[in-house]
Amino acid sequence: MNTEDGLDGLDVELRHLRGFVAVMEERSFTYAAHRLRIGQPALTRTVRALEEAVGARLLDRSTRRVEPTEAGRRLYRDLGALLPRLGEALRALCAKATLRLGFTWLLPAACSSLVSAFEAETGAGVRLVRRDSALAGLDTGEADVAVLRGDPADGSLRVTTLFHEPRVAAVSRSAGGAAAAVARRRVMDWTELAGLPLVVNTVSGTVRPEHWPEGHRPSLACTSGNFDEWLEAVAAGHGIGVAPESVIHRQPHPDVRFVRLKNAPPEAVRLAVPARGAHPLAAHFLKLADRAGSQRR
Amino acid sequence: MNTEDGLDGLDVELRHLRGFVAVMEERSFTYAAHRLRIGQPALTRTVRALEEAVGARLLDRSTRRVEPTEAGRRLYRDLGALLPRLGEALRALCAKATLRLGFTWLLPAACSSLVSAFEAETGAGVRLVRRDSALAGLDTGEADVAVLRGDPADGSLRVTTLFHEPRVAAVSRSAGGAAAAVARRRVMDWTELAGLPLVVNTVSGTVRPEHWPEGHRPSLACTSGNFDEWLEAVAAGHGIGVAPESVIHRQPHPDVRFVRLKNAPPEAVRLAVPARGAHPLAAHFLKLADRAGSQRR
DNA sequence: TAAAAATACTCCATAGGTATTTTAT
DNA sequence: ATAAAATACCTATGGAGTATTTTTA
Repeated sequence: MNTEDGLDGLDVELRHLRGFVAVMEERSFTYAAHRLRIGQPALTRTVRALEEAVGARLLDRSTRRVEPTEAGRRLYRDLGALLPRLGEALRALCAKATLRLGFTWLLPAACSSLVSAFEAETGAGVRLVRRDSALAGLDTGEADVAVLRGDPADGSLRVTTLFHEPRVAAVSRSAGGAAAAVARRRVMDWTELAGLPLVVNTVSGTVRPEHWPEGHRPSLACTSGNFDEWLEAVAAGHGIGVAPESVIHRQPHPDVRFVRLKNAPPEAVRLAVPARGAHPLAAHFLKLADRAGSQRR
Repeated sequence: MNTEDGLDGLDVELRHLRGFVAVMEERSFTYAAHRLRIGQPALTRTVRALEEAVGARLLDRSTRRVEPTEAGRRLYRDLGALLPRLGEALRALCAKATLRLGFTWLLPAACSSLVSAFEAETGAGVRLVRRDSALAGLDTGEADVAVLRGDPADGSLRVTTLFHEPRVAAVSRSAGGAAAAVARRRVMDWTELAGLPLVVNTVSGTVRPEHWPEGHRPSLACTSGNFDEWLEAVAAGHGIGVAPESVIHRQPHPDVRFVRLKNAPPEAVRLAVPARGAHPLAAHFLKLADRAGSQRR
């Protein structure tokens, strides 16, 4: 068990080395400080701290010129080989850093700008993964962050709410029976769905008969396991669907009409990350989302 | 002009890397923290900060086991090659770090313990250099710190006082004339030297006729350029000398008697370093001396 | 005298400590 | 049930900023 890495007692940090290197290359504390985006006094102190830690003068300086001592030249030479390699090792990790953003359907439009802002800020990449499961792959480890609709009701998640979205009903244009009447409406009330046949997406859907008050519920027409099945079931006239309104523009279907729903409880759209063991960039992503969200308000 | 060392945007410091390496090797945050002499929570945060900076999870951890991810293994492998070399480069400087302690004569006994304490604390070496000049080689760059007696009166020095030492008169046992009377005394008053012939060390000495009040001064018998000349001049009976009392034990001479001097102004013994461009360890040396000094009181 | 490094001070960010909670076996 | 990692909260060190002084070519 290697218990020594050779730099134990030394109060040296990369900031010291980077400061020293900058002065060596600029031959000036003022310019080097500028390059490092710190003040000249701070850099003076940093270099002095390095010299004290190392016990040797590295730079001979007057107000007119800065010149390396022999020790300074040696150190610079050594660092010239080491720091770039250290940078490579770290950047290699950054480069392949990828955050997988899970979703089930209807990835909100706001996400694209969020994703590009995140990529710009961190240099990491974002991969969008659709998984037809309640947690959009978060639980299986296929996603690091997930866009979830409705209430996850899973304690092992850290969640932030993006926004709430109104709901619409979806009906087949060629529907028969009670549904046929719905297909002719432009707007209807949430309560009017009572007794009508409902197509339920049991995996990634957010609406079930239980969401209506006892005795005034739609009936369960049929179930589906993902968004596409759900849409086709509605189109085929197996029943009425309920979905967030963005479906109108994102997933139009020639056989399906959408009807605005008044008084429908809005659907929450949330970002979730595992409460534990999350991807290191996940927290960053949530924070960014929160900032963007609060700016809107 | 190399303006990139490859680790610019990264908020990574050696403390992060050292923390990560420790956990990799101990396979435990608790033990690794112990090894680093910090608390476990601090280490947890340090590793997480590294993961966030780098954008990748490095260690998969549960309460029972800590295991590196693929990225963690790669980073550890890379660091295994780099950190030791970095340590070497820095230690190479420390190893040859040497502080030159200048003195003119009668290096105080307290200095030996000070020197060894300093060497133990810093790992640097101390070389003692005697130079027969007023600043004991400080001015010529032959010494980094100097033990000075009396008042340097040189504004370009940073000075700390070690202690004050009583003075004694030195007389040849075979002196003739007025001096012969002195040679028989065990103690005499500072003022009694008025009119007597004085041997003056003009380079590193601290006593001259001017130190007595006008009209009550010793006469200038002869001058010398260093301690040994001064002592031999006294031994030869060329005149009376005045010196700090430690000369009695440190430099006895068969032909010289020492006579205690009452009411003599004590001689200051000081450490001095150049006010500017001092050796990086010099400040440390002075601080140590001050601490040792204040403990005595 | 002008340009640059070195001080003096002030402030705040953050590394680290202690106490506690959570979690996995 | 237990041991270990994670969180919460607090404190204090020291890194950095602004203003000023000192120095040398």
